[in-house]
Amino acid sequence: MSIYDTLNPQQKEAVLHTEGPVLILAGAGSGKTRVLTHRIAYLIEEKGVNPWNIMAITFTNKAAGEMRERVDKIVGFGSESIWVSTFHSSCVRILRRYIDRLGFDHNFTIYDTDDQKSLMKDICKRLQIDTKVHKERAILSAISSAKDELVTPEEYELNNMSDFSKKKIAQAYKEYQKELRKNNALDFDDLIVKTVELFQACPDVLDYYQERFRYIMVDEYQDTNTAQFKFVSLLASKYKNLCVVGDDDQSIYKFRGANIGNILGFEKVFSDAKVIKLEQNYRSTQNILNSANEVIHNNIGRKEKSLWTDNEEGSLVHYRQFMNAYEEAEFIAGDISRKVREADCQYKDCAILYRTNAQSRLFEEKFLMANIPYKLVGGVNFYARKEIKDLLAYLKTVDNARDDLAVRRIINVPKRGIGATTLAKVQDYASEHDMSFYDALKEAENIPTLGRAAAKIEPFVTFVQSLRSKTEYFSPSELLNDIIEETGYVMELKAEGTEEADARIENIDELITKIVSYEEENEDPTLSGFLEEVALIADIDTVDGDGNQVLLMTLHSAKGLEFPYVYLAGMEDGIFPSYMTITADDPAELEEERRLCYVGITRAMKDLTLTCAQQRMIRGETQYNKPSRFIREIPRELVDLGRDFKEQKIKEIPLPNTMKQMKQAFKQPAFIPKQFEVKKSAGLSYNVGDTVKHIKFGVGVVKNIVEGGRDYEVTVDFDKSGTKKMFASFAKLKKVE
DNA sequence: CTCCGAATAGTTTTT
DNA sequence: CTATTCGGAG
Repeated sequence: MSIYDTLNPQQKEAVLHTEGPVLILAGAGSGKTRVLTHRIAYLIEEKGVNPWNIMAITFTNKAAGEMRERVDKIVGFGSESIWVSTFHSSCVRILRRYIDRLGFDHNFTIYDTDDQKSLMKDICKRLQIDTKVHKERAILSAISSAKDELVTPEEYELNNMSDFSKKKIAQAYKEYQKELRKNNALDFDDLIVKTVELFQACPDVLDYYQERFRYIMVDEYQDTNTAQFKFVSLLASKYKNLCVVGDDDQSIYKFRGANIGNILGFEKVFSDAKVIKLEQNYRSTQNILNSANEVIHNNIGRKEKSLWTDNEEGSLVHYRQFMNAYEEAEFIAGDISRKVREADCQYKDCAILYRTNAQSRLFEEKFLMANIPYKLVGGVNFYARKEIKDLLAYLKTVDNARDDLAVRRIINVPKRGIGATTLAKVQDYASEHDMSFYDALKEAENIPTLGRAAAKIEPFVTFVQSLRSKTEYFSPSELLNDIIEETGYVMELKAEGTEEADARIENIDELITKIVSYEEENEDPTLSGFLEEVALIADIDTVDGDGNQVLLMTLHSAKGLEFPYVYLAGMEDGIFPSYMTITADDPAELEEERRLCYVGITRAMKDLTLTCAQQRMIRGETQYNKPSRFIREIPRELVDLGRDFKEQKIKEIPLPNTMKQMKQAFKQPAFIPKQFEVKKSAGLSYNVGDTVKHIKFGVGVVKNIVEGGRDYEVTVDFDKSGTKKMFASFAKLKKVE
């Protein structure tokens, strides 16, 4: 029996169909990674394809790493020469080799969002664009969208001649590209765009890579944008062995330019494409899968498919509503502790998913108090922290002499008495003589307007020059240590002695660890290489399965992952779906949110809990939200509303001290609005099937409980008065034993 | 030039 | 609520 016999018929077909274009529509949890890895193994072992000729593109470095690991396990040897990487790292690798053809240096810098913003700020000042009217962020996102669609500055301008504000953006776009080139830098989007440009401008380079990558596979294909599609189709246009895997129901990156047309129109572009659907889900219980199916069914623009599973029915989907976000977080923390204590699961089996990063704070707080180990994914990127960016800017300055942005960042860190006016004078001189900022610094004594300030610049230049001369025989980590030493960066922080400063020192230590481990993992470690790795790291990449801790992350980050126990928190209209999408007049936006919800639900293997809060602090203001409309889309019979009886059961269990304390601290909300008071204090002490007593109608049996906006609508079949519907807060029903 | 406090604007989602 | 920006004093 071969390893391919363990696959189901559709999976097997996808693995064996190696020649020509293939579109695999893989539902959530249908084993697509398994198909991809087996397909690679099959190509190598059965088809005799050289591993060197195989390319697999994933969405994150983490996914790439896992894929390689799994291929390693089933392929005896040669797996290390397969290209398994993300779009961005693939492109960087190609550009590092050939970007001189486009007039850049090989050691170009990659600009992150912060860098982009400061560059754009400069440009706006220079072009006299009022940032009150055109915000830097908005301009940058317009540019980014243009790049996603492979629209050049010139084309953008031509397309928007009549629109005044877009003409401004066109101007900024042009200038922005010019600045990037001057700084020998590329932004994220450029990595793809420039590679496509390279392929189009240099047929020999394209041909080289076409020959090299005869078999190409793309994961998470539904999230590719136009530029990425172009990149892949150029590469595949010679041998046409392109296999893409995706699920239109999991397309959640439209805001970032993902073009769903890439997946829906694949058969049109590649007319002889083989289409295979994977519809058996191996991940979730029936109840979870059915909930997901029902929710996604409300979307109109989708390829109909029916996901099914052989798995057991499993427990119901839990739904809990709370007064506020504190109680929500408290419940989840308590629920997880209980499960762990009762040995149902380990911390690492649990994940909390939410819509926005800001929601993580409360969970962190509660988890700290409850002594639950957790790992936060996302939020402020490690490499975006000030101290890290400062030190990296030093390294960038050393690495790429033309990166003005990096030089300007560090010229006065630590304080050297060089201020804005001095910088402006140097900049003027640089522009006048058409040289880089740093080159102008080197000639500081020749700049007449500077006066005394020139003396302050000199030591800085000497310092950088000495660092540069060391690159020959110093490793990156030695260089970093040197920088820390010479600038006294850590020393200064130590002197501060605050908690915050200590945290920064810790971060710097972590950076040192990272650079050392980079050197250990790579045969030929270079400064450029390290900076590149750092620039392309995603939050999720740093997550490993080693630690036994609860994972906290956004729904977006959770794509492609699975957990036995999943909590979807903040299920409220206005949070999820977000306020923006509810008020937008484009129903497609709501559909994207629904797909996000689908992604969230299908992350769960065994157990899913949905929670929401009636009031929540957002930006210092209290908001009152209705339960998410997505909740209502799950059939009632699949949901456990877990009233009284279950909640009491939870409370009976002795709580650890920390939990008691935290209960105490958050027991009393500062302010409870009147309309909720009734419901909060009363709760519902009865469930469907219970016998209750009404002050006027007498005794009856509860037939149904329906959740309304701020109250429960209860249907009771009374012995004497017949069936009545009433609101729980007014009816004052009492349970009869 | 630097430091500090006050004012102000802002939040989806990310490679 | 919080991160960033701005303005004025030293």
